Amino acid sequence: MPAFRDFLTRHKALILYGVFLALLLLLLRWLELRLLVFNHSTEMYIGAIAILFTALGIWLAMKLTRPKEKTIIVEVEKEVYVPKAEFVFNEAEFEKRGLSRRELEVLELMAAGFSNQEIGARLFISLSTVKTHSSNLFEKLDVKRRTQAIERGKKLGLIP
Amino acid sequence: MPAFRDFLTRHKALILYGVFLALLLLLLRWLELRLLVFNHSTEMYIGAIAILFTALGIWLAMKLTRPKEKTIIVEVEKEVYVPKAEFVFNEAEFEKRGLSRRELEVLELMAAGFSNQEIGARLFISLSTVKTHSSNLFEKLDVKRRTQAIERGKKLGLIP
DNA sequence: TTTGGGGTCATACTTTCGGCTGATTTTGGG
DNA sequence: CCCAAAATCAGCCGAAAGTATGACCCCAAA
Repeated sequence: MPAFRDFLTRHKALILYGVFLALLLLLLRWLELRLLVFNHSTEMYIGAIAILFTALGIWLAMKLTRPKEKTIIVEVEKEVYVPKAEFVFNEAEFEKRGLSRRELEVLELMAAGFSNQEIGARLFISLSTVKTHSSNLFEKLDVKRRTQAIERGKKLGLIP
Repeated sequence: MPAFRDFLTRHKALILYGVFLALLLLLLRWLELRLLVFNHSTEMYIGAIAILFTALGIWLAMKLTRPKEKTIIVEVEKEVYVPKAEFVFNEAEFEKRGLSRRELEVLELMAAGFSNQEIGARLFISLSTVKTHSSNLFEKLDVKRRTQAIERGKKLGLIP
């Protein structure tokens, strides 16, 4: 029973079309028995039927074929300027300045925007130690503050 | 002449339908003169016409109804690598962040390694004012300290 | 064994920075 | 002329950064 109802729902349009056609044929048979139609204009009659069923066909097409939505994806390129990722560590300057590995690490994190406390946490050392390395770093780079150290470090190719 | 051609192209389906109908009517008139059709099965004949024109209607519907088009615009970021030496000021980001000219000036001098006092001297303003601009700058760049501001500023293309 | 380099840590102190509050003046657009 | 935004300035205070001093540890080379 549910299967039959499902069938009805699905093919509603087709069933309606069949019923309509059957009714029309019955009407036609009735008129034929009356002998009214064929005494006048056959072309007009046929033409009316043709147009009527064309309209039916159009209606049927609308029902059967869901108009597919065509999705057009337009990609618009937005240019984003990115500095070249070609950082080449300047080993020569590193040697020349006599920086230690630890000092370079501190400089890198400094440039990344971390506070001394945060640097300590990341390198698993105390704030005291960060300050010591920092102080030594400034001396070797001949600067007075971290912003200068960062600027000098980038210029010398020690940090990206 | 071009307008007529345009008309033909646009209403191609409708014109075809009209021609087809006219031809059918002519055929029917010819058969009527032969008195062949009405001696057999009228219902079969009418039924055939009905189905034929239904098919025509369906075809017409397919032609007349254009499938809806939905346009989606997708912005694709295209990374353009520029040599490091070619700093391109990111005007868009500047506008977006709502920085003021003065704030940008302070950021530039910050990145160059100057202290607030020194920045004040260079811009002919007081230490107080530098601090104010600095504070506003941090807010707009969503950072907590100058090293972060510098880092963010470089990333966003606000400073070289 | 001694020496030098690098790393770690603490403490005390000074300087600079950053947040907050409030006020006034200047500038540019409607 | 009016108004909002930008710029300027001051004062106070705690946080963070920077300086100076000293101590201890480890390791390799002389």
